[in-house]
Amino acid sequence: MKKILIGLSWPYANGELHIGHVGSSVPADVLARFHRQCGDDVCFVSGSDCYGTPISIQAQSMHVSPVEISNMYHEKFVDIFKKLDFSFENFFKTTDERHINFSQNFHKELSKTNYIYNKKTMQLHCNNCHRFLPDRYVEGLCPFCKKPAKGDSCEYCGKILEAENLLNPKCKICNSEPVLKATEQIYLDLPQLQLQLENFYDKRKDTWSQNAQGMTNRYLTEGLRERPITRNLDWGVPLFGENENSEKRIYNWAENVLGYLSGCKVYCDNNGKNWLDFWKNKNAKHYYVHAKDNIPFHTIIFPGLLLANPNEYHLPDTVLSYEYVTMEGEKISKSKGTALTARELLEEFNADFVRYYFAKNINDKKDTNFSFTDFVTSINGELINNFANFVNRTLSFVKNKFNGEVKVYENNVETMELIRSAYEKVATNIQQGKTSTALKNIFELVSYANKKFDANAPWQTIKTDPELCEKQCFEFVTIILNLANMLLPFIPNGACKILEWMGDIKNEWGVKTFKNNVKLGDFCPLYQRLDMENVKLKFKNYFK
RNA sequence: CGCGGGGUAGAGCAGCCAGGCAGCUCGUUGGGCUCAUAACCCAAAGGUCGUAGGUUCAAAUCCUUCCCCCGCAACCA
Repeated sequence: MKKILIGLSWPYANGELHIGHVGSSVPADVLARFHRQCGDDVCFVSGSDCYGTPISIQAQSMHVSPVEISNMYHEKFVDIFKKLDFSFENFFKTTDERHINFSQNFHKELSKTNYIYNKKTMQLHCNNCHRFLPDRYVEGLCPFCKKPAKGDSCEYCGKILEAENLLNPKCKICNSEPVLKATEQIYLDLPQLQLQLENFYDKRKDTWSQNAQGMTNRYLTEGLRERPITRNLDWGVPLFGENENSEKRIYNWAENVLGYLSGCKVYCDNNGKNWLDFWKNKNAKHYYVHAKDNIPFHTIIFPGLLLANPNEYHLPDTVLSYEYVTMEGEKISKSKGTALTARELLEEFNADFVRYYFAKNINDKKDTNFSFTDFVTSINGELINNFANFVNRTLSFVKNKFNGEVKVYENNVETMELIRSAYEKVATNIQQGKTSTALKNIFELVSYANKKFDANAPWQTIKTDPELCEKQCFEFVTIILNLANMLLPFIPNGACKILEWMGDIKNEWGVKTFKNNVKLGDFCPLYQRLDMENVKLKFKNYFK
């Protein structure tokens, strides 16, 4: 039994989850369910990232406290992940007292090392809003092309900018002119960790997705830069010790990733387990799953924090970074009205459909384009016509001709070998985050089954040779048993139903055979087909 | 010349790292079957693999040019 930690990146609690979040998250739950089926001790952990300027500003404009805003979105996240059949050991939040304590302790330990130092910097401050401004909250004119630009970069000439160099800088919140003010921050000495991180990268990169390798390699090649781990914020994890009451907070990125540890610890504490079996165990395996924008945080900064901390915690093993989801060809954007939320999708569709669609399409090479036409044809054509209909045609046949009972026969060698090799391929692909290829492996078996059903024509053999017909049926129900078992990580709802109909509730990964005569329970068509016109009507706002 | 990824049949994609008959799913057309949710099976049509050049007996694949799309650019989290 292996200790498996699966860390899904923490969604930021200032907006609803959209299809992009869902797309890059589904493979994490597939992994978690797969490893549990293998008998491993799994800790699947994520949570709501609750701190930072955007939440603080949103709270101000809505005249509520930041904790209310973040709690509201946290509740929404919990609800959506439940509807998606996600199987977290712990879905936590960074405002939890136990996370705050853990992060403070972690940084207290860090502060005793020589990877940490104080440094004075100048930062733009808005005297009207009484806060230091993140670069993206400063707007002005680009010093190079004189066109409107934000503090981090100019979208016209493409130059990277320093916020303090903008002409006519304005605070994005109140439109008054910010001033440069001296401040002191605590820095993490990433350049000093460069060699250790290169070593870490070389050792582990082969199990990472391609985009994670490429981007990390680039950061390392360019040379790492120091990064501040504190900010002057009113909304964040307070510092520890003598700095506890200062206006500084632990900067968001130096604290939210520690949620993988704090969230795991809380789960273990609540379940009589030792969290260090996950975090100080060379044989443990850690997966991190997220969208591509999270790559440097999981391949440079988080491992950097872990290396700098004297506890020698387990470093990330497999990093799975997925490309973005676009909506009918356009970038997901609230202002463009292309931010289809997970809630909207799950109000209309079975969670299995959503999980299937994204597991089938998300990848590490290029953006996945979500379109309703594609969604409907993919669900109807593949999941229902091929798979669900094979189940239904077989079970209906057995029910009508054999009263729902089939004797045990010797297993067909060729078929069993195909099933065995499918398990092997699917397992490999799931562990590499290639859910799309894994599903392809499974559906090759579905296609084999449908072909064989036609070739055998049991509706003929039932008349000419009932014994042979029953033998054929036994083979088909055996295939279904294994298909359902293999699909359990992907479409837990439907797969679970099928296993129940077949009287099998043990969810072990690997070839399954019937030991006793098969007695089918009551069953029905697994899913209802989707109606394109109906979908068009329901989601007409998303059609151009 | 900032960095990375992508451009393959009407649509969505695999193949490229390791050169060897251009493939898969959906759609279209024709046929078959009647167990099944208008589902399933067989067959056919449909592509100068973004562009231009190079290496090679052989290039979607390796090298170079240019064009187009997307992402990143460390203070979005």
